[in-house]
Amino acid sequence: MTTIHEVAEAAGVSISTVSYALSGKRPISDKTRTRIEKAARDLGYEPDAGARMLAGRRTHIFALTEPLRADTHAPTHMAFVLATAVAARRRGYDILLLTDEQASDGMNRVAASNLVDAILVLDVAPDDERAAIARAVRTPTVFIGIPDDPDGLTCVDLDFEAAGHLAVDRLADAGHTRVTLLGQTEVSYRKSNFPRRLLHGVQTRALDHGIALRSETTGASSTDTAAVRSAAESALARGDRAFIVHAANDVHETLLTVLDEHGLRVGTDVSVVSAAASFDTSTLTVPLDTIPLVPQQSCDLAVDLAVRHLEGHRVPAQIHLIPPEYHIADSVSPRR
Amino acid sequence: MTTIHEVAEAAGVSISTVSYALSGKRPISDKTRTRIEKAARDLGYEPDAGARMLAGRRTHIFALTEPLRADTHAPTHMAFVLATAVAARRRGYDILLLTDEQASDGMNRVAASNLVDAILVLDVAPDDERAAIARAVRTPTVFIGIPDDPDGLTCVDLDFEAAGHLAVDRLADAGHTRVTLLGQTEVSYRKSNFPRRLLHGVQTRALDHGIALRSETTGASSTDTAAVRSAAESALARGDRAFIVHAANDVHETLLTVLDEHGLRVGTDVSVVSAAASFDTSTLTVPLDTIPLVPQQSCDLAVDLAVRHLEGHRVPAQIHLIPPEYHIADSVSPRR
DNA sequence: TTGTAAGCGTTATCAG
DNA sequence: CTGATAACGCTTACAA
Repeated sequence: MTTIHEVAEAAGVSISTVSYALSGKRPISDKTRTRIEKAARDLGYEPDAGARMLAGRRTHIFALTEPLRADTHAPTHMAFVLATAVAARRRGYDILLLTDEQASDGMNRVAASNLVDAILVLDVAPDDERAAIARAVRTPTVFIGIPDDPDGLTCVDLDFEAAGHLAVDRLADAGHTRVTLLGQTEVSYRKSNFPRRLLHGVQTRALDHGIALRSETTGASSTDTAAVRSAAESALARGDRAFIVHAANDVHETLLTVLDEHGLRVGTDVSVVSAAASFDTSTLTVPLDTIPLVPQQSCDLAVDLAVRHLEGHRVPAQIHLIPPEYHIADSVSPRR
Repeated sequence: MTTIHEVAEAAGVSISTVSYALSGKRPISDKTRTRIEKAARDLGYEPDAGARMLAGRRTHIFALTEPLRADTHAPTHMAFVLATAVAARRRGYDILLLTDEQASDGMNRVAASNLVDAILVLDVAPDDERAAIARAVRTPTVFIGIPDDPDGLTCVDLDFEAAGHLAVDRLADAGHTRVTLLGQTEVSYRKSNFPRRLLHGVQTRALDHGIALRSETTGASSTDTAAVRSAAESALARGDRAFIVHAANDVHETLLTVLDEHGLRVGTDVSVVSAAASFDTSTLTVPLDTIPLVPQQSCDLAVDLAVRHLEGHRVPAQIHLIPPEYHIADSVSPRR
């Protein structure tokens, strides 16, 4: 194992010079620095993690708590984990995983043992118990998602309410007066927060526009095609020709299938907007207007806030909402 | 921050006594031990991670490398990650995530910096570049999955070949002479190893039994229902009444739908065996005979091997295959 | 059964 | 611009 001493000796300098040269925390003459860097590279030197933690009081590790519940949508979840890992790594941090049981105990443990520099919270529930823990520990914590009581917490999330507004506005512009919202699964509206926020945004804006809104939750299981079909069928039966879809890939496909069966062409006879989808809607049978949920945006911001906090900048304990973007794919019928 | 010194003072003993009492690495009289434990609990003491690493030369962290490719089946993957995390935690280890790009560089980095005690490798590809790295670093490494050249590596996996045998044997016993294997996606057979192993097991055993085997890959996308339908339809058309399914949830459902449409009752008119499914097949429309792939088994064993290695026991660098189990649900027609 | 003390490999604070 | 050197908090021989 190569130590800083060996690098120092090889470069003919003291260990402190090596440390400073490599961390850049104080000016080192160009020629000695390059000499040190060469020695370090040649010897394959990598600072010992434990020693660095102890002396530097910085671990370069972030904890990521994720209570993998049975009802979490795996692909979306994976996208968030990946985005977080990439963002963290880019700033020089590794990700330590804290799952379910450990989510709460784990937070306390890693905080008490100084195992991590900051904690990132994923898959936030309305009554999330991790909120209380975040307030108690002194390890900086950033929520990706928003609990019911975000008081004193630093939170990051897409502005789902604004996303709802955008979707309704667009449909209203196109002259629609009747809209169906094809939402998330039943359980999501209880166990999560964001579906409600989108729903609320849609509702208030529908009211503003005098739009008749009907919102349907998709069945218990995500593979429950029948529930989606019947929701779509009855929407069409009552004359709705505008849909906002806030659901997984397959729900979109099922809706498009039903519309096709009825001989309705998307963008002409009927309008469809996909709201807060975390998958690529351009691969759907019919490309849809989309207000995407980009995990990378939330995760980048969350990591950035954590890093800024660690660098001593003031990070307000408040909700940081990411403004939604509307991507056009001509799936909304022009004003009639 | 509570240190070991404060605990020692509170308990009226020396710090080494505290250390030994808490680690159990040498006998401490009952009354002083309980006194120490109480003090530690009262003060909320948790050993400093960095100090522990440095002094003990053990980090209590395992790295988990997972090259989250676009074609990885998210739910299955999540099950493996969760199972690994739980198994590791139970042995006192945390999981550090190493994703894609970092998979290779990350392995070298965490090994060189002594950030982890061992490395667990997930989602193993046939020509996995992590095999070479595992051989090079001195950090013990366990593969969950098997690369083409497992020489010198410690690997753990379900015995997919034996699973193939079991499935065919059962169908042969029931008197079937024509079998269709509904396999994984096209790409899986190139990017992964296990589908081929199951296929091979099925093929050799079919040959032994004189069974006419037809194997079909399911379409490129996992949502490609059409491909599954047509595969099932043509199997029925050529008279096959026995199916082995090695695929995701929805492929099973599609097959069952097609069989139902043809008025064929599973377990009577037609036989279906699910092989190496990592989801709960009991929630399918029709429960199926299943040879399950239990992530927990592989992950428990992998963690166990890593821990044993760290404890100084000899761990053979070889393939550790987990024998498959056959779960009956009466979806195979009795001998005719 | 318990205490003493020597590291572990960095970082950061002094000097120079 | 560079060098000594004192922490950092714990583990673990070595003593008692």
